[in-house]
Order: sequence, then C-alpha cells, then structure tokens
Amino acid sequence: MSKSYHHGDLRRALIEKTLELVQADQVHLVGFRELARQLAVSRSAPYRHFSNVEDLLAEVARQGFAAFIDVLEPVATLKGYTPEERFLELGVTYVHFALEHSAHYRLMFDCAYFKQEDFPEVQGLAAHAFTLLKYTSSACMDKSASDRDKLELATMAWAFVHGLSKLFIDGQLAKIKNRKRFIRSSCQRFVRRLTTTMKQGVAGSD
Amino acid sequence: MSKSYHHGDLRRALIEKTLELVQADQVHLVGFRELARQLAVSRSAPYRHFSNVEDLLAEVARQGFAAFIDVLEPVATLKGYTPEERFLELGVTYVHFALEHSAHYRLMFDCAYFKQEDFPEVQGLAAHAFTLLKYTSSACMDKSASDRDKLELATMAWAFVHGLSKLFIDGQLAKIKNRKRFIRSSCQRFVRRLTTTMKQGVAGSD
DNA sequence: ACCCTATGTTGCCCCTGTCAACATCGAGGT
DNA sequence: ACCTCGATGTTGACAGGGGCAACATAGGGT
Repeated sequence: MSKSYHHGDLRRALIEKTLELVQADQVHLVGFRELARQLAVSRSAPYRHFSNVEDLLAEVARQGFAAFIDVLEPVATLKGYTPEERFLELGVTYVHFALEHSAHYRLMFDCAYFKQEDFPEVQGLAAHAFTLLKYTSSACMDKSASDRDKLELATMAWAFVHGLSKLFIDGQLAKIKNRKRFIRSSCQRFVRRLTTTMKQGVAGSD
Repeated sequence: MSKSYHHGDLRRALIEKTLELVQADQVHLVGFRELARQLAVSRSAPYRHFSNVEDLLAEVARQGFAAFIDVLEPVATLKGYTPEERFLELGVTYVHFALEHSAHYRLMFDCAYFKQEDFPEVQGLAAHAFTLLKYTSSACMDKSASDRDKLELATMAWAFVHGLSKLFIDGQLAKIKNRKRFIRSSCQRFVRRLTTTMKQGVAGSD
C-alpha cells in the first residue's frame, strides 16, 4: 500500500512531465526511461500509454495547438474592432503566444520531433488555426476579392507571423531590443500595407 | 594495399555521406556508427575528425549557408534591375533555394540539430545572408528612411521568406498547387506593397 | 468468490555514443 | 635506407536508451 503498485494517472503525469521538460527547453532529454525515473515508475510503464516517444510528443503538441486556438479564437472574433484591427491583434497575439511558449511552439511546428502527417488530429488543429487567420484576413478584403487572393493574403500573413516567431525563437533576431514594440510595429505595417485595396492609395505615416 | 588501412579522406567522406542522408531526409539516422558502417570504416574512426555528431551536422549546415550565400549574393547585386526587382528576385531565389534544399535548409535553421550559438562561423554566415536581404531591401527605401525602418523592413522580409519556406517545407501548405507561381506572386505583392512609400500611392493591379 | 483486463515490473537484446588502449601508416630528419 | 613521431584507424569496454515478452498486481464486473 505504501506505494500503490499502480500509479493511477500515469498518462497524465507523463504528459505533464514532458510539458515541463519542453517548457524548460529540455526536449532533447524527453525519453521513456528518463520520464519513468522522474515519475518513480518502472522503465517500461510508459509503453502502456504511448507506443513510443513520438506519440507522446505529438500528444503534447496537440495540446499546444488546442491552447493556441483557445488564445487566437477570441481575438479573431473580437467585437467592436474593425477587420484590420482584428487582423492586427490576431497577428500580435500569434507571435506573443509563440514567444511565450517558444519550446512548445517549436514542438508544434518543427517536424524534427514528430511527423505531423501521422497525427491527423494535430493536422486538423493546425488547419483550424489557419482558418482563423484566413477568416480574419479575408474580412479585410473587398468582397470582390477572389478566393485565390484571399488564400494568398492569409498564407502571406501566416508565413509572416510564423517566420517572425521562428526567427525570434531560434535566436536569429537577438539584435532587436524591444520585441513587443517590434512585433506590433511590423504587424501593423504588414496589415496596413497588405490589406489596403488598390483604389484607396495608402494611408497615414506612423 | 588492397584496402589501405587509412581511408585517406574520411573527413570529407563523412560530410558527403551526411549530406546524402540529409538530402534524402534521413537526418534522424545520421550517427557515427551508421556513417562508419556505410563508409566501411571502424565505428570510432569519425571521432578523429569530429568530436561529436553535432559538430558534424554544424559543419554540413555551414556548407549549406555557404552555398546559400553563393546563390543569393549574385542576385543581390544584379545589374540592370530596379531595386524593387532585385528585392523581388532575391526573395524568390531565397524560397526556391529553401525548397530545393529543404532538408538542408531545415538543418541550417532548426535548432533541433545543433546549437547555432556554439558555432560562430555558422552564425556569421547566417548574419551575412541577412545583410544581403537588408542591403537589397534598404535600396528600395527613401534615403530619408531611418535605420530602424530599414532594419524593420529587412526583418519583415526575412520573416516572410523564412516563414513561407518553413511552411512549405513542413507540409503546411500542401493545398497550394503551383508553388513557383505562388511564391513569385506573393513575393511580388510583398515587395510592391511594402516598399511603396507613402506619398506614391499604390501601383498597378495585375 | 472469481476472473479478466488494465496497468506496472523485470529481464533481455540490440542499438548508439564515447573513451582508452593499441595498430598502422606516412612524412621528415638522420 | 632507417627511425621516430604524429595523424589516422581499430578494437574492446562501458553506459544508457528503445523496445519486446513474460510475469505480477490491483480493482472492477460477474
């Protein structure tokens, strides 16, 4: 009884420990044997819950996407904002999330950890996150805009925020001092320039 | 004599084999023992040339950056083009390189394989690649533009092409059929919109 | 009370990384 | 021509992880 033979909630515990390690940027030492040790459980107990480490990482990534969507969705549907303002806030929120959960974000998007194509549920969530972007960016366009143009703008926006996130996370933008300021400023520029339709000319200066 | 005891050019051979594996998207099975087997050499021979696998991968990444710069530099200095045209071509060339050498590009930028901060030479080459972008994008701006604005545009451009590359490489943009067309089209939009100064208004429709 | 299944444990094997001790080769000095 | 030394390659040994199979235990449903 002292130590119950069965852990009771090993699956959840595995995920939590993995998340801890991910957040501490220690993904490299996520392994069944190591996790088992840290959870005071025998080395092959984890196999009862995940067929391999990739599965475990994919599950953690899945939860990351879920949290990501939970953060983005409210912003994508903010009331009392112009479409451009919503688009801007969505972009800023996107990059902030990526930086605040940088290791998790890496896990979600870097194919080095697990093959997304083997985890349709993860793919589905990723696709859902993209639809938020597409929905929000399309609202900034003329009704006459073609689907192709809508897809192009949404994809450009995704590429931009994703690229900005990755460059920050991977340390390529160490020179930039005030990240939040830079993020807002560049997203603003992106939104203002890219959503302005041809006829209008381009607005303001700041 | 039959088999010379010494390989003769093991270092180069290791790099080449690694490159082969990288290009075949088999980075995961780059290991000294495996490489040694494939090169018909004993398992710890590689240690005479690289202190560990990370060093080897960093070297391959370094060569990747060198090749990258070799491709970008001529485009950044193309004669007979407007600054905007050069900027566009540089962006298109960037993404094309990334897609044509996708595994290599991943190796170069994903910190999962080696820690770039431990390899100053690699960092230097990465920085050089960025200066090409900054040089080319700045040429599209008013002389009155501040350094901060120049840095911002260059960084936005980098984020955009990097993000676009990563999304393609990691399979997030599988829906897009004609990649080359999409790349040129979106880079064109990016350049035209982002480099147009306020006073000019925005040009053409195409 | 019994059994069945989910869960955890242990033993075993093969893989990799890494070091230390030893072997071989080639180049330079004599 | 010969010797020596450093560079390179080899072998043995150990630690550690992934993964499977056989066994152990607990707890719930009959």
